[in-house]
Amino acid sequence: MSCTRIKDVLSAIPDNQELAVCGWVRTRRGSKNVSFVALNDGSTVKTLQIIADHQNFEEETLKRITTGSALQVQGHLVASGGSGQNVELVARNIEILGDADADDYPLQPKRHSLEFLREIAHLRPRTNTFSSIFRVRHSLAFAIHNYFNQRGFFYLNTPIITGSDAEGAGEMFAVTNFDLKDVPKTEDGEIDFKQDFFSKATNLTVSGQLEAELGALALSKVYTFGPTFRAENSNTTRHLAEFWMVEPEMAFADLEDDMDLAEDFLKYLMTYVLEHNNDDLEFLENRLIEEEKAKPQAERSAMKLRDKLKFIANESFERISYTEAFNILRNSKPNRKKKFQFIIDEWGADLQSEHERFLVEKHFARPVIVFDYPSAIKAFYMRENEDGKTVRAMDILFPGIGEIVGGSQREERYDVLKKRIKAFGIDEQELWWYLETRKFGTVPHSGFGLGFERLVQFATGMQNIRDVIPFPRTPGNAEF
RNA sequence: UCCUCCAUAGCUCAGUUGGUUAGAGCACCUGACUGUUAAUCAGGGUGUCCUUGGUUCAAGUCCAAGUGGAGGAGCCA
Repeated sequence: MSCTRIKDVLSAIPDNQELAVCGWVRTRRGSKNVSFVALNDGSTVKTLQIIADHQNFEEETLKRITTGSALQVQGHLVASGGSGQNVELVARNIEILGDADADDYPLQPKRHSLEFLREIAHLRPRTNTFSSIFRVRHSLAFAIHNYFNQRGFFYLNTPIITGSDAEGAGEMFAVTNFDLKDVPKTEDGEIDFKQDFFSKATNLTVSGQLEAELGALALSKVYTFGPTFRAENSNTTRHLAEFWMVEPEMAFADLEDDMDLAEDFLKYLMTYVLEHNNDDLEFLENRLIEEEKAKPQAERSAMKLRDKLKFIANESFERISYTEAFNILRNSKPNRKKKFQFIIDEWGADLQSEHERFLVEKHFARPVIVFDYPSAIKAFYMRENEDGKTVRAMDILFPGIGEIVGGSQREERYDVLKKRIKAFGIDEQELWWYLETRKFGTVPHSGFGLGFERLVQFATGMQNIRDVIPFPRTPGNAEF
């Protein structure tokens, strides 16, 4: 079955040439003499118009061309006789590959709510909105590999099943092949993990970072790009139980290098989708404009989607220390007027969503990198500063999304790291391998984690993270 | 996990201070018409008003619990 991609057909010069296309019917218009079929194969958001002269086709065939049905159409490509498209395919032969009963097929040529489409996640890729999102998602994934490959980073696959409980990034999903109705117990009644598949308790990974560090301390520059799991009972527009994370790690690099990399990386990704997915972004942009028409003026976005992406690509990010951010927030109007739910008062408190939003959306009106956080609110592996109270951590805050990147310079000094592990109450036996990299040829190194779905959210303008991954996993939901 | 809001036709939604037979657009069916653009025009209503219990002469409407969904918070990417 050889079909020309509709994306290629639409950009071809019409010369009455014979060709075949395959796809799914979006709509059929017309009646007695001629039918107009809008066919889409997912290669582009646009549809190809098929002309079916009723003289040439059985009524039975025409009746089966319904919204959602799958066709192979052979015909010749001509300049369109109507306005609205440049080319159209005059059908010579139409084969119905798969019927879609009009009474049962849930997708209509009309606007559906995103909530409804979430309930039919097996069919939603057939909508313009979701096919656009998934094409943009693909482009971003491809661009990530491209970016790192061009800069000498090696793609490292870190384990999805992990035996260490020390990553400290949240609740984990247990991995076991025990018969859950009859779990082996030790003499004192505890679960006997010695009898489990890996002879120890294992979980799904919450981060590939610690292993990525091992890779960087041999290959100099590596990155991971894989699924990550959190068993948190989070019900928000920006959390998933299963999500994808990108984690570059560089040896011989300090926090400055880390921030430079992250900023350059994000700019590259925005530029890449602007260049490669213009049709999809245009569609999503118009979709957002339509959606926002229902909102009051004050709640509408200041910038159109593509302008927002261009802004990220072209404007430098603001870089401020936690202490500077703290001072700005403490002296800010909403803080003095007690408009914040959490009043900024004492140095050392973690920044809340409302504070991050104030910095990014109101005060600087651009992405903000906050660095040198109080050590008490950050992870054990982050490098301690000379002041003894802050660590070399950095978060990149994006408008509408919040934290899109979290990174740090890693603590490379064996004694300091050991002290911090102890202070965090972690069993150092569990991290013996991690500690050994600091014992043998340790070097300064840095890295960060980028939430892939949050990136896709930003690039597509989608507000709910469940709409930028094909099959979302959230508390109480693992259908499809 | 906490707070708030929502649940009416296949979909999107309206339904007044509780009051007779439950409403619209789209989809669908029938017909007309047409190089149409989510085609148009005429006709056709397809329903466990989320579930259970309660208040009342009377509940889609009020109350309680449950279920499902959404938004915000926390956790974080």
